Amino acid sequence: MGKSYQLMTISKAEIRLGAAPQELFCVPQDLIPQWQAQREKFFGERFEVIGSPQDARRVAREIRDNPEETRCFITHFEALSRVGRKRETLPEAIVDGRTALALRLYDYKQEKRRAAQPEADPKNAAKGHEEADPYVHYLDDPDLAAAVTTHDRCPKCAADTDAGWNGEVCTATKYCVTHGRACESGGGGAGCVLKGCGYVHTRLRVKPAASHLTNAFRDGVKCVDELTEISGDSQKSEALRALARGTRRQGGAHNYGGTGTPQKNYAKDTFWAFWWAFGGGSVAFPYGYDGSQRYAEEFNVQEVLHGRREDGEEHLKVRKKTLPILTNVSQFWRITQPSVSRCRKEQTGEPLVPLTYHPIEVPMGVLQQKMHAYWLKNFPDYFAWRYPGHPLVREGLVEKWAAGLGQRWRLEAAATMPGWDPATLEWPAARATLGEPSNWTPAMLKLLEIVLERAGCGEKVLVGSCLKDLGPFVAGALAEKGVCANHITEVRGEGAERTTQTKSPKKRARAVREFAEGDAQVLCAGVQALKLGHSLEAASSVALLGLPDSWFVLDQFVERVHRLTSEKPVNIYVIIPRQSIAQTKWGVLQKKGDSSDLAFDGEFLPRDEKPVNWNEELREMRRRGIGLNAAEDLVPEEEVLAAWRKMPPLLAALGAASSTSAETPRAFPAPARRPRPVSEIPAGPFEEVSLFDPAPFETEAPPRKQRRRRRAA
DNA sequence: CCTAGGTGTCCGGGGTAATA
DNA sequence: TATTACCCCGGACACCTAGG
Repeated sequence: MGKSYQLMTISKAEIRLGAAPQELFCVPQDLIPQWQAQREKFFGERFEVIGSPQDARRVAREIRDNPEETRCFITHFEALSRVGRKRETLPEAIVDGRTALALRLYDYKQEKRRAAQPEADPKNAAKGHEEADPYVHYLDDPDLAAAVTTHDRCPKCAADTDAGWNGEVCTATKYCVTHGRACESGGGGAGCVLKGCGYVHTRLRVKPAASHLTNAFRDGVKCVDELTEISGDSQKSEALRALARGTRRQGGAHNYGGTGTPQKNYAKDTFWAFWWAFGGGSVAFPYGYDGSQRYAEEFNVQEVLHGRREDGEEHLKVRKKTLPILTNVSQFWRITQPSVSRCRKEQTGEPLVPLTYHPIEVPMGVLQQKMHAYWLKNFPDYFAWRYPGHPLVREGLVEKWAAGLGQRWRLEAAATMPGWDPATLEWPAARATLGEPSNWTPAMLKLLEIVLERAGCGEKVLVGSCLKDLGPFVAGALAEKGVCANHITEVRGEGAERTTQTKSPKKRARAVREFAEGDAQVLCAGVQALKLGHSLEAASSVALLGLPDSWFVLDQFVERVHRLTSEKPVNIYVIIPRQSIAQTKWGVLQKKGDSSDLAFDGEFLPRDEKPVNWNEELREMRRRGIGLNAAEDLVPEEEVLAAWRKMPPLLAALGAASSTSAETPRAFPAPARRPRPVSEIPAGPFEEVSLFDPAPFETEAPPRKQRRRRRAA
C-alpha cells in the first residue's frame, strides 16, 4: 500500500502549495474499501464516493458553487467509463441514413434562421424551446410518409417487424454483419460474420461522468491508481483520458498517477499514462492526443521491410514492425526523470518480509506422460480431424504451426490437469489410446500436500494456475479433507455439459474477501484473475501448478501476497512435472524475469529480447524424444489417488498433533526424496535457497508415507 | 486457432412497497 | 387481499483485450 499513501500525501502537499482544495482519486472498484481504510488511518477522514454519472454531475455543481470548500472524493474506472444514458423511449426516426441526415440538416438551418430573427416567427415564440418530436412534421409530409422509420425497421440491423423488431426492441436472429441482412450466402460466404442484434430504441445519451469531473477538478488534484490501465483504446482508457481532456494544463495542473508496473515491453504502453500525468503537448511531454504513433516510433526500435527488386518496390517500405526494444534511452530519461518517482518496495525503508521461490520438480504420472507424448506426436492428426476443411490442413502445414493451433494447450493440459483437456475428451482416437484421463498426477498430489501442510500450520494459501478449471477441482479435493477452500469460478452442468466460467465481479469479490478476511483457508484462482489491486497479505504461501506465459503476470500474482503489510515470510511453491512443457516454461519465465526491469531503474541493458518460438521449442522436444524414454521415473495414477485417499483429513491431523505436541501442528512430513538441487535449475532472478525450507518439514515421517515415497523415487 | 479475463447491456425472477 | 410498480440481482449474450 505504499503507493496509495504516497499519492494521498502528494495530493495534500499540492493543496498546501496552492491547488484548489478538492481531491479526486480514481481506483479499481474492488479497492474502494481498502482506500477508505487507508484514508481513515492516515488522515482521519473518509472519501465521498462518486459512483455514477448523476453523482458526478451533482459534485461538479457543488464544487462550482463552493470552490473554497475542502473535500476529497473517490471514484472507480467503471463509473467513469459508464456511458451516461437515460431510459426513455426515443422518438420515431427515419431509418435511411441519407434521408435522415438531409432532414436534420434542413431542421438545423430552420432552427438557425429562427434564432437569427426570433420575432419573425410567431410559431416559434409560442412554442419556446419545448419543441416536441422533431420527426413528427416529416411524417405529416406526404412525400416522406413512405419513408421507412423505426416503427417498421430496426435501425441497427434493418430487421422488419416479421423478423423480430417490435418498434422498440430487436430480438431478430443472427445476421451477417459484413453484407447486412440481405446477405446472399446466408452468412456462410467469404468474409461473413454472424452476430445478433439486440438493439433497443429507448436510450438517450447524456454526458458521461468524466466530462463533469474534468471541469470540476481542473484546479484541484486528480490521482489515478493503477495508471497502466490507460493503455490501449479501451472504454476504460478513454474515460480516464477524458478526465484530463484538453491541451497542456487545461486537462488539470495537478494530475498524478501511481502504478506498480510502468512498462511491459512496448513504449506505447506508457504513452497514455505519461500523457495523462504530464499533460499532452506540454513542455514536459511534447506529444499530443494523436502523438502515440510518433512516441512509439521514437522510443522503440523499428524494423522495416523493403519491397522486392523484381516488383520495382525496393525503395518502398512494404512492412513495418515495432520491436520490444527501447531506444533513444537518454532522451527517454530526460522526459521521464523529472516527473517520475520510482520507489520500489525494498526502498521504502519499511521492513519487507522475505520472498522465496521453491521450484519443486515431481515425476510425471504414467498416463500423464503417455498423454504428453501422444499430443506431442499426434496433434496434426487431431487438427485434421477437427477442422477437415482448414487451409493449413490442405497445405499440410499443421505440424509447422502446431504451437499456435492449440498443441501447446494440449501439452499444458497434460502437465497440469489431464482430466480437463477438451481435445482428449472429444477425439475418439485419443480416447482409444489414452483412455480416461486422470487428474491424479504426482504434481497434483504434491500441490494438495503442500496446501494441506501449510493449512495445517494455520497459514492461508493462495493456489494459482493458468487453467481456471484447476480451481474447482482443487477446492473440491481439499473440501474432502476438511479444508475450507474458495475458488473464483462457477461450475455448471454435468458430464459433457460441464462448463466453468469466472465468477461475476461481485461473487468473485466475495470469494476473495472470505479468504482475505474470513474463514476460507485456501483461495484457488487463475493467475491472471487477481492482477490488479487485491491485497491478500493474510496469506503467506502461494502454490502454483500451471505457469503463466509472462513474468509480469506471475510477478503480479505473487505480489498480491507479498506486500508491505505482510507479516510472515512468503513462500512460493512452483510445481513442475519433470520433462513436461512446464519445465520449458519455467526456464523461459526466468529469462524473462531477468529483463523485466526496464529503463526506469537506470539498469537498462539494450538487449535483444526475442519472443519465444514455441513451434521451434516443440519441434526440439519432439526431436529429442522428451517424455518418450523416461519410463523409469513415473508414478501410476492409481497409486497417487490411493495415497491421497489415505491422507488424514486436516481436522483429524490437527487433533492428533495437538495431543502429542504443543508446537505448531505439523501434519505432513518432508518428502523422503529431495528435489533436484538448485544448481541444476537455470539461474534466474530468484534468491538461491534450498528448494524446501527445512524448518517446517522436520518432523518424522510416518512409515506409511515413506513407503509410498520410495516407490515414487 | 486457443485460452484467459473483463465490460456493457438486456431480461427475467424475486422481493417489497404502493395501490385498487 | 389481489394487483401493480419498482428495484435489485444474477444469468445470458455480445463484444473487447492480451497473449501465444
